[in-house]
Amino acid sequence: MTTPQPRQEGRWTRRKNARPAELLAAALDLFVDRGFAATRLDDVARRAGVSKGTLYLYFESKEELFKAVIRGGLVPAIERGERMVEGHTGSLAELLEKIILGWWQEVGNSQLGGIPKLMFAEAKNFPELARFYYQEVISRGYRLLGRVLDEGQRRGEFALVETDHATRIVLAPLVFLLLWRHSFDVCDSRRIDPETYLRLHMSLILDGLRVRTMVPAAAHVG
Amino acid sequence: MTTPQPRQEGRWTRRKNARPAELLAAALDLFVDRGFAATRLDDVARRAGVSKGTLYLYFESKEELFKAVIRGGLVPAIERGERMVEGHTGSLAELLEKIILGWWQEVGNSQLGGIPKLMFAEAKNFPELARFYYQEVISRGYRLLGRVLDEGQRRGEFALVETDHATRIVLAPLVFLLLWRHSFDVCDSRRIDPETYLRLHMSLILDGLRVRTMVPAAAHVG
Amino acid sequence: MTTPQPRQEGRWTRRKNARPAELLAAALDLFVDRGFAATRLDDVARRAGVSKGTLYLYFESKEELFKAVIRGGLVPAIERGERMVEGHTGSLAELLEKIILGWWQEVGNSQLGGIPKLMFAEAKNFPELARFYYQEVISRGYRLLGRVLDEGQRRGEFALVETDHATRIVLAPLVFLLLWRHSFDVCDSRRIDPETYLRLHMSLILDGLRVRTMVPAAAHVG
Amino acid sequence: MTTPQPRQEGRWTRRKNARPAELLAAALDLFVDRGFAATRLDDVARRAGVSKGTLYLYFESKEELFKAVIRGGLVPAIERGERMVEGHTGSLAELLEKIILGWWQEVGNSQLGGIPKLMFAEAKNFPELARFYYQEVISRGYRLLGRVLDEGQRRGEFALVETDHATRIVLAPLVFLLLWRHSFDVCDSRRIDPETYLRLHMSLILDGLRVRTMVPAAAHVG
DNA sequence: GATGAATGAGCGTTCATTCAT
DNA sequence: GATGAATGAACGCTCATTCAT
Repeated sequence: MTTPQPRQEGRWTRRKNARPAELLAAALDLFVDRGFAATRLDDVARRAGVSKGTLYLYFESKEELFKAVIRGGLVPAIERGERMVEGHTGSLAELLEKIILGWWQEVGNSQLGGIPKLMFAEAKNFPELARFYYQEVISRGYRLLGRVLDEGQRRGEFALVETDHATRIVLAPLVFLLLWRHSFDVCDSRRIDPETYLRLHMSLILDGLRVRTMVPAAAHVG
Repeated sequence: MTTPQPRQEGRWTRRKNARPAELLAAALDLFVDRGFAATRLDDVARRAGVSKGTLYLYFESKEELFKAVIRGGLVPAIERGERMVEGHTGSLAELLEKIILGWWQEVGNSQLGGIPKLMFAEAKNFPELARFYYQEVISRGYRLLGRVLDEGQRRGEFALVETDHATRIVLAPLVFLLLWRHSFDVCDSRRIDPETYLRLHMSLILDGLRVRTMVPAAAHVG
Repeated sequence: MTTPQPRQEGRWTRRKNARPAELLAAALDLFVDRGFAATRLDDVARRAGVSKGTLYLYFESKEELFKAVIRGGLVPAIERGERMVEGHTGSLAELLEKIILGWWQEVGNSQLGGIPKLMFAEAKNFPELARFYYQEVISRGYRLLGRVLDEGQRRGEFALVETDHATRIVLAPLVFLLLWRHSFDVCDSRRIDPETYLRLHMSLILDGLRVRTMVPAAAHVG
Repeated sequence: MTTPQPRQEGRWTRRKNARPAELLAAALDLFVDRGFAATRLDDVARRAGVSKGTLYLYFESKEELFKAVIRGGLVPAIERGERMVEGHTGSLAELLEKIILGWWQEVGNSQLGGIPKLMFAEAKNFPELARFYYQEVISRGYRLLGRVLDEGQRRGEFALVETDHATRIVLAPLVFLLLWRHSFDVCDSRRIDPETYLRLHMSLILDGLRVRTMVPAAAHVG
């Protein structure tokens, strides 16, 4: 205390600034792994290498910590998707594929993939948080996808569909895959292979969307 | 009350016989509203108008209560689906439609529709419950759907697809709809209309599945 | 109710009179096996083949049931011992042996052997019950044994000892054996063989009591 | 308080260091008074002047708290006995006396004396506790005593006896004395005087054990 | 700023006791 | 007399939150 500690002080300062990020990373890990209620702040603190009391220096409560975790999670990924759409040249089917597979690589297959499950699980208990997540992530994702579908219809590449519902149907199997992998996957004897699953989904959905010159073998919609 | 009750059908007896159903109804309400972990047995009891101890006359534990809710709610729905498949005559596309819309009427649009979200949310923290649900509901549901797809392929009505993945893709938008309605639906300015959504899903998926005699207008990504 | 039931009524009456004894037998079994607190009245009732409520027709409370069990258990055995002492002719050492081995046969090795452990365990929590047991069983047992020792000393067969303490020392290994068999016996790799144990006890105690004409090899009490 | 405390030895730190001992003391009091099952952790906490939750900062469970009481109380006494045996020079009869009287001073006559009764009472319902106590206390105590008897026989000071049973007979009156003092002693009009009782026990048992050059006056049951 | 000991409300579960039938 | 459904107080244990240091 009386002697100068040049090295320690340097490290200390760095730690001090890095603290919130470290806490959020630890919290993300545990929230994703166990859910909100089952995550103990003791464990979050231990994983971040601080004491439990320290958490309260940075976050007012467990709920606020949770909110902070969510806020920092998915928005950047959405933004990359938006840039991908804006810069695209080529068929819309190609773009749809790029988006879906890219989303899988960046979000689905990473730590972030646990967040959507978390949000579905807790949305009802944290309405304010749900609203935030809906505005910052969900609605932007749908808007992004909607633009692709709209443009495809405008160009005549896709059949005419009700865009709002179609985007949800396109996304549903992706969301479902995420939820599955963070819930029942361990119980499942016939594990889903994500690559195969996603390719099949794209194949089916593009068949459904694509404009055809000939009617299929059996007419469905009279 | 107006009809005579010849054999000890007093008020007390009627209560006794009605109890389990009352308890299950109260439990379903609260489980769906708050999730498994967050539901207090005290609240379940109070909602059913009994004391907490009474719950334990009928159910061994909270988990058993939950299982009973599943057994009384979703399992019968699955069984009706199985009978529907066995007794069906006609095209498989028709059957698929009947199953999907019937499921929506019976499960999705009722109180029971909250269960799947709950299960996704809690599966990791209650593995015994997840195993139970997987065996009694999920795997049976997929087997049921798989039989329809297999038969469709055998008859040449459907294109050849990998059944295990296809069933999941068929179901994903249904499950997604449920999850949505029990989570972000309240945030959504562009509310999903279930009927429209389901019709679109079926239309797209059947287009994807149906065997075609001519190639579509655009080749599937060179 | 309107028709006469001669056979059933006969059985009923017999049952009715036998009830208290059946309940006490069931309670003894369970109290001895599990102790007072750990015995559930549900189990007592089930073992006796009646409903839980019926217990309360015969006994005011769990404590009263417990007292009734004790009252019926050991007093007759004490009385047999008293008659044995009164009718005895022969050496006092012989009598002491007869009493000890007889007690082992009748009490220690039977169901009743569990009662002393029970009483030691619960005496402090049920002072009134302890007083009852002390007066009806313990003090009579000691008086009985004291008479034997006194007579032995009077006749010059036994060394002069302080009778009150000696009786306790004579009985201690018997009581200890009982307690042991109802507690740690299952943990013990070197099981006590009751016969050997009791013979050794008698041998040692009789050696200690018996009047000697010669001093032992090493003097103990200067 | 009067002496300076150079390094963070504030009141709080002193409390922190003293806590476990305070908790163990409170637990010992209540366990001895009421038994294991009947002791409420709430009461233990209140007696130690802390909240219930605090107990769990120091002890994992009620059983662990109990084990800690044993470890801190009886195990050290056993260890002192073992050192006494190892360091002893002189006759074995002397050693036996020292052990018995020392045990009475340290264990029997203190708060710790209530533990054995408690263990006999609860052994069957808490097998894990019984196993622990048997291994840490009972078997070590018997081994200690067995060594004394064996050595006495080897040296020719004691008669040849079956050691396992003899140790139990030697200890039985000591254990009995403890049980008595914590159960029926309050009912007893002829209170046992521990000193007299123990001296008589030792006298009798040493007479029984000691090798004699002459046969006693009366043959052991003709 | 950081700590971690301490709290206390609350949970799932049990069971002696009651009482309408 | 007999039943067994119902009660409710209590227990062991947990954990988000606080605060003296």
